[in-house]
Amino acid sequence: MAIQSSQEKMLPLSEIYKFIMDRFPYYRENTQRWQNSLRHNLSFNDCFIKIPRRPDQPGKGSFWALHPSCGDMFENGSFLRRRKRFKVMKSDHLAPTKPSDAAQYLQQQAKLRLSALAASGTHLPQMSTYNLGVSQTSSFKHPFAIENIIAREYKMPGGLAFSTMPPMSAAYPLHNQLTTVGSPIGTGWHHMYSSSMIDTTTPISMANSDYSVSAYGMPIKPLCHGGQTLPAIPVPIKPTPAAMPTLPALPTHIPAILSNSSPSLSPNISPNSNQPK
DNA sequence: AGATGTTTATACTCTT
DNA sequence: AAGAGTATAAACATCT
Repeated sequence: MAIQSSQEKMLPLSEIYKFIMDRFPYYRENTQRWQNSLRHNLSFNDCFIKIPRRPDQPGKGSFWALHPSCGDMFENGSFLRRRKRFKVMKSDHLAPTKPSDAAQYLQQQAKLRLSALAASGTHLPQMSTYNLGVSQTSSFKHPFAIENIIAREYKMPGGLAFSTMPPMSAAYPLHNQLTTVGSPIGTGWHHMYSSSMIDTTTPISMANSDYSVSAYGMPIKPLCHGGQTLPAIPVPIKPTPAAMPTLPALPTHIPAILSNSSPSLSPNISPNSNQPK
């Protein structure tokens, strides 16, 4: 999410930290734990590539970006769980496969984007997939799409609000406001941020005209969204085909953590206690 | 020194 | 049940 929301589609580690903490109050605590986890994931997963800083980009650490070929990794716009592990394949010829190639490629593309920006004197529209919800043909966003999830101040249906977020694997705040988000223009993340979220340190452009061009400068399938041009209709991780064109039903399997009895939802969890998952 | 990056390990959830 | 995916911890190396 953080990487895709950035203009150059790559971010240094510190910016990724910042992005997460800005948007998810839960992650303002226990930073050592999840930041270690984040670093682990960036290193371990092939879908993340490291881009060395150029000499004119001083600073600590490298930039992190998404591998150009990771486009099919997530199902229909949901960032909650990957459909499959992204693994760099030799046969994948649609985009650079070696991390070094991909990194170089991204650097070039980032340069191009910035050049275009400078030349036009205008904002290059963000094409980030997750952050807009704008270039959508439908105003509906599935309640379990990440943008909906974080846009609700973590309010539970029964009025139970929690200012924290359960661990990454369990971030499923339940809500029932299916009609309040995601109107096509001027809403999406921007709307949600300005109305619901706490920090808006990184206002996200809602422009959508750049959508047909990928971050890598080619009109290929957008990153990480299963080949769709954004979650036109975000669906559950496990979509029910019949329900897709219309209002999808809630997932048949509501994670157990949604039940009020689950300790995972309690904001009073001791930060240091090892909660059973 | 502290931040960043890599690797290994373990335990858990989810999908097939 | 097995395998994949995820979260976390920890040790260690490298870089700024």
